[in-house]
Amino acid sequence: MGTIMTDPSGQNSGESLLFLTDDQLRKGIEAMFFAYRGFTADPDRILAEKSYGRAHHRAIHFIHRSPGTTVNNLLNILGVTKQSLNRVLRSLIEDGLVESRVGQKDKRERHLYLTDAGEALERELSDAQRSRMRDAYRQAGPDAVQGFRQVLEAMMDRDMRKHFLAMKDKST
Amino acid sequence: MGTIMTDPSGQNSGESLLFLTDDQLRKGIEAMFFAYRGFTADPDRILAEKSYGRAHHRAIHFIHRSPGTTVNNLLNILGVTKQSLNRVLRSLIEDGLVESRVGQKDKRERHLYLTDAGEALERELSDAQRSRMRDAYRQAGPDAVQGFRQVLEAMMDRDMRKHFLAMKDKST
DNA sequence: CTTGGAATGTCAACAACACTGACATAAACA
DNA sequence: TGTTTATGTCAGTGTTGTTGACATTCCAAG
Repeated sequence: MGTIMTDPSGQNSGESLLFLTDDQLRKGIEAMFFAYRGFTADPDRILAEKSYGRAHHRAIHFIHRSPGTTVNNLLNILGVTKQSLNRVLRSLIEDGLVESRVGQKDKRERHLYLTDAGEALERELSDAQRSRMRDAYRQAGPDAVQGFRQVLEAMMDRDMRKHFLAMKDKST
Repeated sequence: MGTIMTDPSGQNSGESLLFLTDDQLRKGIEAMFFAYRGFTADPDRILAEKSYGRAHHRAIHFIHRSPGTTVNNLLNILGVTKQSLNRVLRSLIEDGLVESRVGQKDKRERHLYLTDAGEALERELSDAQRSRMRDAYRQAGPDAVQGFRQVLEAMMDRDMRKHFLAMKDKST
């Protein structure tokens, strides 16, 4: 199951679909696995020093990206339960990295903001992560980067792609 | 140190380095985050039914890829502690998905193999994961796939890239 | 042959992060 | 007024990771 070979004459139906062989796909799968480890390695080291984890990083990242976002919105983006997110947010608020303000229009909502300390940690984390991404982009070049983004976008679930594309996008 | 600037005429090196702006890098970071969720979503659903987790999937995947691999080799690839891996392996062995054979040359080593049941689960998991990967590859096209792989490879840690490239590579 | 170290396995304790289920509160809405 | 929505919290559970300690087996060097 899963071979794309449809041309019994060999020669792979004239046009090259070699990039869709099971072997190529397996390489792609392992590339995702190993690359994701690299992708998280630098922030993980910083977070470990401060006894935070990836969940804190994700919350900080998306609050930074969308200041004033609500808890519910964050839940949708992160795809975890409110109990799980709440544990993380509570510690970030207690530590003075995140501020939670009651909504003006709808007083049930809590709007989340990074404090100065929160912004500082965000910068430290994203500097590390961007640095690795920048090096990878430089090595691969602009055309490769475009392909990288295309494949990743096609790999997302529909809802996640929606969140991804909904980002404020100052360039591109 | 790593600049791709080749055009001394200035002008942002003539060629556009726009793909290295912080905004572009942030997009790449979020693309990795959202795409990885999609990447693991299908196997996760299958694993949840069988009350296994991603750690089991990873072990099964790499034992399938390299039948007869030793525990120590697996530890290096997976980057976890032996205690953590051992817990996973023990359950897989108990459930009859993995077989552990004492080494012939060196009897301290355990060589790991998937049983028929193990191979069956591996196929179920990797079919699901390959299917998503294949769709993404098809949508993006061969050139994009090449860029995708280039960027991912550049993103890995040195050791991980070593493991990645050490794979038996039947095509490309 | 003895000993040191490597490879492996196991026990215990712990922490991060996810889950479910249940319940509480306040505010918006119909 | 009654229902739904947004949020928070408590309790319990499971997976996956960690450290530290200790035992076993066995290769290899002295």
